[in-house]
Parts: sequence; C-alpha cells; structure tokens
Amino acid sequence: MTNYGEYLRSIRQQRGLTLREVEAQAGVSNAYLSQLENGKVKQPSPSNLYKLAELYNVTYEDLMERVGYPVPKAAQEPRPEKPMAHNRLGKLSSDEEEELIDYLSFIRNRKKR
Amino acid sequence: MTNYGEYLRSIRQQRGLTLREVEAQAGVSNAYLSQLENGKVKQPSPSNLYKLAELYNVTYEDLMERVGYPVPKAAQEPRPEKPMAHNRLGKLSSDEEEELIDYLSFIRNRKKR
DNA sequence: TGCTTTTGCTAAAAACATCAAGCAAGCTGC
DNA sequence: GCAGCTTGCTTGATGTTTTTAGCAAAAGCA
Repeated sequence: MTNYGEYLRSIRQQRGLTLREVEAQAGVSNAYLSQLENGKVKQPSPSNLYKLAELYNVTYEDLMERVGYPVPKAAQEPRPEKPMAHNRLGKLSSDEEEELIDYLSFIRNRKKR
Repeated sequence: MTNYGEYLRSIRQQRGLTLREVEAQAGVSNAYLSQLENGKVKQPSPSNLYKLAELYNVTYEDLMERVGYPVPKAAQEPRPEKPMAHNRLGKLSSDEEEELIDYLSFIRNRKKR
C-alpha cells in the first residue's frame, strides 16, 4: 500500500533486469516502470501488475495487496493446513450422508481385497 | 469481459435498487453507475467493484473476472457447483477414512435419537 | 580522448475513471 | 393541468494511468 515501488525495484534488481528489459519482456513501458518504482503512481492497473508478477515470478495477489487493492479472501488466506476430513465437507444433507456412507464402505471393501 | 454492464444492471434490478440507492449504500456515484451499466467504462477500479460486490452480495472475483481483470487462480478454482460429497474430500489417507467413518456413524446415531 | 550505447529519468500528451451538477421523461397527488 | 419528486442519463471538470519522445550521466570501446 505504501512502498510497493521500492519493492518492485528490489525484485527487478535481484533478477538482474534493466527497465528496458522489463519493458521488452512484460510489455510495460520503461518510463512507466520508472514512475512505479519511484512512487509516482498510486494504483497501477491489475493488468499491468499481472504482467509484472509473471515476469518477476511473484504472485499476482502479492502485488495487488501491496498496491492496496482488495484481494479476494480465498486467495490471501494461506491455504489452511489440511483440515480434518469431515471439515472439508461442509454441512451434509441426508442424501449426502447416504452417499458418503456408501462410498466409504465401498472403499473399505475394496481395500480388504 | 464484454458485457458486465448488463450483468450489473440485472443484479441491481433483482435487488430492487435504484441508482441513487446504490450510490447511498455502496458509495459509488449514480452518474458513474449509469455509465458502468451502459458499457461506457472499460476497466472500473477494483475498489469500486469491491463495493458493488459487497452490496449486491456477489463475489468480488466474479466481478473482476467479468470486467476482464486477471483473477488469482486460488480464488477461481473452488467454485464448481457443489460436487458429490465424496468429491469434496479429495484423496483420503487411511487415517482419514477411519476418522470419517467414525464421524458419519456418530451423526447417524445422533439422528436416530 | 572522443564516439556510441546503455540506463534511469522527466515532460508532455493521450486515454481513461470518476464525480458534481443538472436535464428530461415519468410518476403521484392535488 | 401543474407542482413536486423520482429515475436514469449526459456533460463538463478533475485527477490518474500509461505512452512516446527525448535528455543527461555513466559505461564501453575504438
């Protein structure tokens, strides 16, 4: 939100790229990149952030977040440590309970050879 | 990507809202809303899309996608029409199978009073 | 040294998003 | 009919994003 410019610059330098190389490879003008890195643009378009994210090999959400755009929750929560199996199911209708029980006994039998 | 304007209008109408009501509740000017719905704005800001998504009770990603912005993969994957219960589980380890069977018999017994 | 290229930058302009103000057609109640 | 309100819309102004053209310092090379 505040300082994404410096962040962009540091990544670019780590990747050993010049402004004009980024222009060529990501399709964003070097003039504009300079402004971005020097904090002269408040909210660059998602499309441009996407191009940069791809070239720099960072995530699009990361850049969106740093720039201060709302980011869908699904994308920012660090994928939960696999929850208990039954919590992956959500609320079950009776039909679904049936289906599951069938399914599980099916697996179980198959395993027992 | 093409016709998100009509989409916005149809949602607003389904919700029974006027342009000025949306202005009051979402904080986006009625003038601008009119332009949005009539296809006169190409890339509305994520911030405004977010406000509308909240008021209309649709997902932010949905609007972003319709407008033609890139959407993080993490956010677009898990949106299939509710699949069969067992498909919501993914691959199961043996431990997980155990757990699930316990869980289901627990539910079942509870229901039977 | 002098010439060319590279690099980051800025200035100016084009394109676009957004809002405040205000207009015209459609109501409603008198 | 007409006064007032509501609704969607357009216009004009303002600010922002993005590009094109070009500059100055540094680096490379003859």
